[in-house]
Amino acid sequence: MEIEKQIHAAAVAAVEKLYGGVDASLVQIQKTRKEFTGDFTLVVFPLLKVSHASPDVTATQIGEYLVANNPETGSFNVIKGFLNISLTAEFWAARFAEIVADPNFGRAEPIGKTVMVEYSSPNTNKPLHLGHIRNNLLGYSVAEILRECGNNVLKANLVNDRGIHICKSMLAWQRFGNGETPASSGLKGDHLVGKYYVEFNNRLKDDESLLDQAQEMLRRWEAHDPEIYVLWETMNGWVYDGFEKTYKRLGVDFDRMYYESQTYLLGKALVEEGLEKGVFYRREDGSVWIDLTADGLDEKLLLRADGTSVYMTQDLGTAYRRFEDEKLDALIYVVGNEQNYHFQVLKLVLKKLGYAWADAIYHLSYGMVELPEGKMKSREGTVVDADDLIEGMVTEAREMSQELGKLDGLSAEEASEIAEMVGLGALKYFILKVDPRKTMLFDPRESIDFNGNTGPFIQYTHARIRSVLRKASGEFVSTPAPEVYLPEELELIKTLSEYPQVVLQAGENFAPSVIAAWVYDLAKMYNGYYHDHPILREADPAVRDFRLRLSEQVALVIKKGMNLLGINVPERM
RNA sequence: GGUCUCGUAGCUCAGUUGGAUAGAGCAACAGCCUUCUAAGCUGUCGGUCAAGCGUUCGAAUCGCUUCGAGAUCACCA
Repeated sequence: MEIEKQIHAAAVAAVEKLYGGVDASLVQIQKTRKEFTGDFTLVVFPLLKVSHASPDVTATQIGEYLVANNPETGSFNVIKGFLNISLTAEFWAARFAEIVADPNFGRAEPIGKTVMVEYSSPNTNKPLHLGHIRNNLLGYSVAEILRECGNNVLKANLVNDRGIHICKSMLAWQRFGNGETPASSGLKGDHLVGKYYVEFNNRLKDDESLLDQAQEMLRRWEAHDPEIYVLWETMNGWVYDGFEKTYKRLGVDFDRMYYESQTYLLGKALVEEGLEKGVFYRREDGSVWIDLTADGLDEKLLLRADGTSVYMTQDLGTAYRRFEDEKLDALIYVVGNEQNYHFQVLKLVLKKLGYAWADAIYHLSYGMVELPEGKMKSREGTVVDADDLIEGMVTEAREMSQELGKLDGLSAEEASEIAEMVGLGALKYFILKVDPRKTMLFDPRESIDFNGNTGPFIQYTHARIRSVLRKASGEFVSTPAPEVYLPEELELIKTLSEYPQVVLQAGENFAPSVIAAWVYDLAKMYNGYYHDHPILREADPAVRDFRLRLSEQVALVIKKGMNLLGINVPERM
């Protein structure tokens, strides 16, 4: 049982004994703030009704009861109606021993639920940019966190590989490409195709008939014209090669790949079902709609007059298919907040069709990444390319490592491995430390920091601990009596013990930022401790061993937490 | 215009279901390496939590109003 609940139960028992029955929710336990002494704090104000005494008297009565009856409670103090409870050093020592003994510390027991996280979902007509990076990092991290929370997790990617925008780059390549390929040009496949998408829009200014030609191409694609199909498969193949490289470098992966070319016809059966149930209606021209005005929304098209489907139709179909096929307990869409309306409608339509699992759909609506001048606009050439950004970060990490002389004596492979870890660590942490729901700002003119509240700071803390551990010879098994633990050491143990709760909280809120903030605090706290106290040079062997073990656990938990963010930590840097 | 989101230090961001004197980092300034990695540590400076009213023992957090920023309201996906 987690510690906070333990204290809560003890406090509830104390209140009941002292004052008679009370609503357990009125007993509020929270972490004691740093500026006061204590581990947990009971807020007594809500209890005054039953205690019929002043805040200080009430707090003192409860404190005295706890010290007398609860063996874990060592001491207490009362300040302005706040009862600060300190647990005994023995308690924390025992807790630390549990953490050390548990190889799966932080991982919750399986809860028997299957959750699908859909993320990334790129278009195959241009390369990935900064916005996609936020999506990919969030999706990957949320999936990892949910897995750590005991869920069975499926990562899914729905590739938007068809449609008029795809035909635009295909047409431009066909007309103006002169047979250029990734091999002939040396361009990464997705960048090559993106180049022709831009080309299309440039040529369109002089020749408006290109748009009709693209439409015609889409019609031929839908009719399975062999010539167009070959072109489509070839160019998409180039894009997939390119994406594959970016995904790999970013460290994201997927358990299920869906392609819109294979799913875009889904959902029509649901439209029929809706018509039968009278939830949808057909207009004179034959198109099918749902009226959501009673719910404060608009009328929404679900099927065109010619019988072809729209975005909503296929999303209804894929959601249905996934819940059926995978027996999902939840489906999480990592999609930008510009699509809030779409997902609101999606859930509502499914609900009106009577599917209970509609409530298990969650739209993880993340904010846009903006530049100082506002949104990224491809027309103005302000789009921050994903591959360029990653390469830039790694290069910077390499240069900084060299300047600091951190790579001396390392092989070229080790050096580039470290640069890769640190560069990507800086980028990933920079993005994930921000609450997913919020719009965030990225200034391309200012490079992402490597000092302070950053990924490299945390990676550095890990590397430094590992360095000390490498120098420690043999096993460190002896342990001093808890009485000699320093306050800083007790603080570190207390903080470590919070980790499982932090993971759960991050999972509940779909917020990697919760973990980022907590790991940063842990690293910062450890750095202060490291600065002030010797470890290897400690004379008392029992104390030395304890400090090594404590450091080892801090490094381990840093590593676990960072891995949940998709960030690797180096042994040296 | 309707719906929704956001507004915290010069800048970028935390602030866990309402709790104590609102916190970090960056930037600026001043210190700390003959000792376990200085990508570190310590200190100084920096705030009308957009504004106002309300709810209550207590509000950055909840409600209403105003101002400001953004998203969306496609037979695009």
